[in-house]
Amino acid sequence: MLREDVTEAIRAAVFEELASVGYARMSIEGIARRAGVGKTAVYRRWRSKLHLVLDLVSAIAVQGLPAPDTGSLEGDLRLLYEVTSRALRHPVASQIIPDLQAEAARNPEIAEALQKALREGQHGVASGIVRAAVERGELREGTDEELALDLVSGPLYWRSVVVRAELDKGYLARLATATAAGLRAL
Amino acid sequence: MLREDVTEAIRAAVFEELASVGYARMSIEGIARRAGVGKTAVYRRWRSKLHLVLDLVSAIAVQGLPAPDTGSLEGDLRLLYEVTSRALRHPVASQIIPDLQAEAARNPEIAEALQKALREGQHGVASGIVRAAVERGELREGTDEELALDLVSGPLYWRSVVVRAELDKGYLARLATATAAGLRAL
DNA sequence: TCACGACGATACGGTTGCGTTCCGACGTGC
DNA sequence: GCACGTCGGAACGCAACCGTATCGTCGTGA
Repeated sequence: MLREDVTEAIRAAVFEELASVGYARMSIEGIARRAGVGKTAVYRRWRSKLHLVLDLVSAIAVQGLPAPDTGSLEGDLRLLYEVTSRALRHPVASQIIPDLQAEAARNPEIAEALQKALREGQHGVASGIVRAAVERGELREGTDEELALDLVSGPLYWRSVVVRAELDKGYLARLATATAAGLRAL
Repeated sequence: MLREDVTEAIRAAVFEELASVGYARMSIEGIARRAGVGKTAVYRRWRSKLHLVLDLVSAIAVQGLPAPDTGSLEGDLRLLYEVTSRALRHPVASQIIPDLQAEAARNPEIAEALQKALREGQHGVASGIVRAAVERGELREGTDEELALDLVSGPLYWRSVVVRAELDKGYLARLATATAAGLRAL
């Protein structure tokens, strides 16, 4: 029987390695070293670096996010942005996400795992918000959902991850207002 | 005197290596191999992989983009999106950009170079569009420019680079319409 | 014509990680 | 109290690069 505490130490080490050196530079030896564990323990659980990471990403994907339901489009967006921006503020997340995202451009398996996580996370929640707004009559019946999701998720990602500028007080509220206005124009 | 054709071959090889294996995995040996050149030729020009990449990124940053001026906010956005999406469609760009972006989270020098390229590229153009719209009276006087830039650039980046979904006919036009509406709400 | 310098090629010792194998120690279940 | 399987640690041969040095070749400018 594999020891669970060892497994957990390895998982934690992978996250740390992923954040500090990235997927490409990450090595099994480095993971074992950081976890205070023999290489054997790692190989006994996962066949390779790829399997290890895919496993972790899938595990996260399963979690899913809570769906906001404030009764208004703008309120829902505001809540979604609060949660998302808090998650993206964690250094671990903000380092790992773009790293894996870049890696996905080269590795179809990672791409698929990330897509799944995205679909069950951000994408799913945003989709729920938009549909609720349509049912409520806040958005038109024929609203282009794909475009709507891009309008909802794009700006915050751009600012947090690409531009990496800080979000001053009130930014999220104004973003929610502007986004809701854009959605109503669809 | 360093031979210019050799220099150019190295530059091209770097782009290809960057696209196919990424910054982290890229090696001087690999670059020289791909360029059909001795390692000596590379080291004679650049001290390291980092200097090489910084040099290339700066070179791109200098170029700058042409500023659209169609006379209307929506028209300008439309044109900007056409140009941007065409650029992002190139596999080389769509592989290299997220890769360097991820690397920037770890390396301040790369981050700075990318920020500069961003400022003189996408950011600058978008900024010009927004300001022109304000002068024209299409947008309010006190428009929050930072937020405006996120609204302009975020959605297309999200869709092209993160979600990696294709842009069907008419998408860019609808995106421009929705974005203009969002901006007017600021 | 001659000297200089960049060229590609090759080799150097050193480092790192690969994936595997063997070890003795420990702990748990029977 | 015994057997089994996991544990960390160490070593294996192999491969890739590092950055440097040293070749003989070739093209160009003085």
